[in-house]
Amino acid sequence: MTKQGASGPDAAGRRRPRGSYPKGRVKRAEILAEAVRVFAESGYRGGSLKEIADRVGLSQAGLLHHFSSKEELLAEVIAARDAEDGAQLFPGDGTLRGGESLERLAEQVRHNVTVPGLVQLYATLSGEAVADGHPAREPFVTRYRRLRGLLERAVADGQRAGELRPDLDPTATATALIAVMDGLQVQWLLEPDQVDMAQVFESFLSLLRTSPGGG
Amino acid sequence: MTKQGASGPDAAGRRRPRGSYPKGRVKRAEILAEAVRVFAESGYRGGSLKEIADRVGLSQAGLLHHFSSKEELLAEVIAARDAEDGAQLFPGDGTLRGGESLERLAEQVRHNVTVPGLVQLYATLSGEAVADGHPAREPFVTRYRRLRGLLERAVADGQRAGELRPDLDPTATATALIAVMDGLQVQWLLEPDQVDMAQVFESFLSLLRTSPGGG
DNA sequence: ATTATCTATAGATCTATAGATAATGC
DNA sequence: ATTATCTATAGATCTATAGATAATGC
Repeated sequence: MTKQGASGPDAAGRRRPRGSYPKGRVKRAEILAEAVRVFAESGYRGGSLKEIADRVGLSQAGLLHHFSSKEELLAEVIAARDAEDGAQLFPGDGTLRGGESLERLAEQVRHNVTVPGLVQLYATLSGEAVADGHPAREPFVTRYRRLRGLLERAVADGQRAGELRPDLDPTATATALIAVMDGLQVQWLLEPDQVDMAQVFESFLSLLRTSPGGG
Repeated sequence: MTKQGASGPDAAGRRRPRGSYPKGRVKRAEILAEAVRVFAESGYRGGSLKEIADRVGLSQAGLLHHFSSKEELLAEVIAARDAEDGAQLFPGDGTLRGGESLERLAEQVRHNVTVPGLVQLYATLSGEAVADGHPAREPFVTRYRRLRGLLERAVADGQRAGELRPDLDPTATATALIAVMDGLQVQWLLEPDQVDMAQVFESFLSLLRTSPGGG
């Protein structure tokens, strides 16, 4: 990422919008970070701009100088999280081998235990997003579609490599992998001490692997 | 269930509340049914009493004659659904054999495909319920705890009966079963044509079963 | 007499806009 | 000059209560 918001006079020398000042960019980032917390705690519908504004020391109208609407703020929160998680899960667009992809998933689950706030953001938003017309619906549809595609290929790869059971249906397995991850998050958020996300997910993965002797 | 709301004069002959009239009881049931739809579509926070009232042809204040607060209405919606689903899943409190319990779960998943409204109610409410202080939080904690306990026993039973792989950890497996069911619902609600809940769940179950020859 | 409704309203919110003022940078 | 904020406010909601009226049943 290069310096954001910079924009000099254009070629013809006309005055053009100057872009944001450093102070503004810092505040904007603060708002984004705080929006993650508030939307995680109360959802998009339940979270208010005033609550976010208060926490970053702005008036509600002051916040709307940085994001022109609540919906835009949500869109940016989602885009930022997608970028972050995408990079974490698939560094260098999908060059991972099959079994390696699944190992990466398990790694992600272990990581999630350390960031309950982000887990809660996903659990809360995905629940809301199933509503018709919800602004997070399309992003979630896209996200799941991509993820299923990636994991479907990963499973097929793993089968070719002899790492995964050959009788697995790649599509169904991809869907199930995502389902287990998501479902675990809800149970874990409700009773962190009763649910060992990482262990349960690992157990599930071992059901998919070829047994050491067989193959 | 016997006739609701009936209550004559007490033993000492004092006048006592008469209880609801048949008309009232009918309306109350209508409200409950419509609340399921509205909370499913918009969640508890997003769903308004006025919307529910409009749909059953009452004023918002008229609705509050039947339920004294929005929170009480939610509590009754949850209690009603729990009773219904509990009966469906565990007829005669848990007398099912191990493998039979899992078959019942699969049956439930197949059934869910026919009642998207109820599936959406759960997906939406469970997402909201992870929030601190949300009125559905406790009910969901309790529900998951009970369900895990039941399935844990079912898995152990199934292992003793030789129907399920002996290397499964009953606790982890119970948690995973619930997670798959829940996670599938979200993906299915977002793209019903892309996600075959029943098939994916069945595939998962077959991973748990002992292979025909082995055991 | 009691239940079932309604209208009206108090008291909180909430988002977004208008218009003013302060801070920053060319 | 432009960005970064603020105060004030319009216009929608929302839940819950008060108090009136209509319907029902002992």
